[in-house]
Amino acid sequence: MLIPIPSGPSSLLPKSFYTGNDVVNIARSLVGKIISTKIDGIHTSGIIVETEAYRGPDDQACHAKNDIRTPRTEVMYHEGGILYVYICYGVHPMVNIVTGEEGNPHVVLIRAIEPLTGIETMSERRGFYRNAVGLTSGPGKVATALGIHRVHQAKPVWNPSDAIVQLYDSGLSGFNIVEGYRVGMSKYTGPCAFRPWRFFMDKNPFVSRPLQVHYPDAWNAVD
DNA sequence: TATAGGATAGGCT
DNA sequence: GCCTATCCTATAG
Repeated sequence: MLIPIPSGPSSLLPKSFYTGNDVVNIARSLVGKIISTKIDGIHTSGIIVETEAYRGPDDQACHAKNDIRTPRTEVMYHEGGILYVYICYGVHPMVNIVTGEEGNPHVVLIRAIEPLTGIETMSERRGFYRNAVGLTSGPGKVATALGIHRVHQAKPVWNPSDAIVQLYDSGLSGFNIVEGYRVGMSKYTGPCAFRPWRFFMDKNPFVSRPLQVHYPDAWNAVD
């Protein structure tokens, strides 16, 4: 089940990885990278297999749509390379990586990972689960399994001396990336729901759900 | 296998 | 007051 990672040293992604490109390109290139956490001295990690780009202010699916700048969205406006953690439905934390230069509210949502290390710990954090795939096959699951919560808001992910959250190049290659509509859109999102800003590793069982081919026509219009 | 509903809280109109 | 970048369980087929 596990992806074979090429041996040899894996390299920490530098800060420039997050600031020197557009959020959509970064979301695509994060598929196949490694996200790791060291929380309470325990190391967990996984291969990123699914991401989404959120590109405010001109993206109605983004929390910073129309440049809504509030205490919640403030972190998104920071320089890229830090965490944005958001609680969805009052229950589930979601792991996002801020990208771009300061002032651009751009983030990448980590939607699914394939577990690599610390699987026992991830299982404990998640509680009982029906099968191995259910461990990290969704954004809320990913945050819980990795132990990321709102206390980690604005944490840098590129700092060699801060191992709380880090992203690495895996050296993994030979996989295909599928792109499609983002998950969880509604008619209130408007035309932005149809931007192909979701990326996932083809045929990977940890991807949260099948490719969304189209949304109902009703979503094109808001009442 | 597919679908429906509840949990749960904070942000925004 | 309504919506939300979700997850889990129960129930029906």
